[in-house]
Amino acid sequence: MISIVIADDHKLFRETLADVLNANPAFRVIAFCQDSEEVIEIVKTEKPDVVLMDINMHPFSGVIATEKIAEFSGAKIIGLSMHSHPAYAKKMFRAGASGYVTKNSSTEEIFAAVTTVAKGKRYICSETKNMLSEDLLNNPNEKTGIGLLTEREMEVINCVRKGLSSKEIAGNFSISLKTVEVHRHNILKKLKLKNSTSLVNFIHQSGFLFQ
Amino acid sequence: MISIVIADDHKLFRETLADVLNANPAFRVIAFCQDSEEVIEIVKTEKPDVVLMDINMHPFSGVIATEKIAEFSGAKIIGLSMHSHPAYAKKMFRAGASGYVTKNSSTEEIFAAVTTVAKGKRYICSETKNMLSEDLLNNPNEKTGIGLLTEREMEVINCVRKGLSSKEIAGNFSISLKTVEVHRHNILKKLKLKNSTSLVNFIHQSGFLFQ
DNA sequence: GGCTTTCTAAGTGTATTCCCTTAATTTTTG
DNA sequence: CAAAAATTAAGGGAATACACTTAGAAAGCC
Repeated sequence: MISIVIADDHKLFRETLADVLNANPAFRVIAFCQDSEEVIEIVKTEKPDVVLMDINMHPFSGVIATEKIAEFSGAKIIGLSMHSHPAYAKKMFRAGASGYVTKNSSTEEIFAAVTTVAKGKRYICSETKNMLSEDLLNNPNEKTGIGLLTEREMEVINCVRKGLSSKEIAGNFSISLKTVEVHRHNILKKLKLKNSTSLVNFIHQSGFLFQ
Repeated sequence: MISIVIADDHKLFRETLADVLNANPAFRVIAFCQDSEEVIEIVKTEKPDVVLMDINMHPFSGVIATEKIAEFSGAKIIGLSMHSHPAYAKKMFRAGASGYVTKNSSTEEIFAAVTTVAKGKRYICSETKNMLSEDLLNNPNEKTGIGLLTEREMEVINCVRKGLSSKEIAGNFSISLKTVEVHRHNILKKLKLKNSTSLVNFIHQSGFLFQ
């Protein structure tokens, strides 16, 4: 019997997912979490075998929560995301996750992911696998994409989406206005976008909010 | 026995929700739809009693799909959304929906919503009800918010988020550049935002994408 | 019929973004 | 240690966004 904790900010999703998992005698959902602070406490007290971790959570992302849990716990973490892009899976594995499954997967695939990581192996859902091979086939030499963004660039994006001007961002980080302008220019170039509004649109649609 | 169609772009969500609904002998999920074009065809052929309709869908929103279905079918439609803001519920009811439930509701609330609308009554989830009363208590005279946006302003927002410049938007709608600038200025004023990047961030966080 | 809202448009000025080039310093990686 | 990547910074210029004001025409409402 594999004990499971589900962390997702939408009650209906975590409840229905728990019902479906509990219907299978091999699994038992022992707790829910609705935010990223709660999940860390719950893993400490409940010591589950597997954590199903949504990436988009508050107050900090599932990636950060995964990093923190990996420090003190041996629980296997499976990243859950609305998006299939390999860059997100990469970030989750780097943070210490053992599996990655999109919300576009079937219930069977969730079952397979949970049993696989519980055995100590790693798991990637078929949708993300397909995206990986597509990326390789279409853009073998491509030097663009979310995966190429640096830490500083991500911080800048996070300020831009909140409506801060380049001058305000410069003040925030105590760097020159010109430096911020370079960062913004490089971000647009890497993501092949033409201005900041399409950038904010892109990072929301990609589902990868930093912080 | 109430027959139900589920329309949601995330397979895992619609599958788990269907399993939970089917576990209750009063309901039977007869079909799934993964996009807004499909749901219209399915309602035509399957003639369900109730449609659970996600608002965020492609290629057009659940609001548009609701309008189209209401024209030819007597099926009761329940809006499903990640967000509790009353403005979204209002749009759905205006489009012809009979119920509105957030994805933060419990499974019991979905059950109640389905049985209520099947009887010909209307239903609003408790979370949205609370938001309604909070709005009334906090901002009795407030003249801002998404509900105040006009049709044209929403069209402009949709162009802005895609990265179009004011000049390009003017060309799109065959109106003057100056008119577009006025629209953008009025949008920012109504939503109390200071620039277009925070606008794009806001409309994504609010979960109310037009089109 | 008058009132309100919406959509339209123009003027004028300032602030900000975005493009392009060059380059030094630090950090990371092989 | 050498090479590559990341972060920092500057100058100059074109395009765009944003603030604030005024105002006419059309549609809808009491």
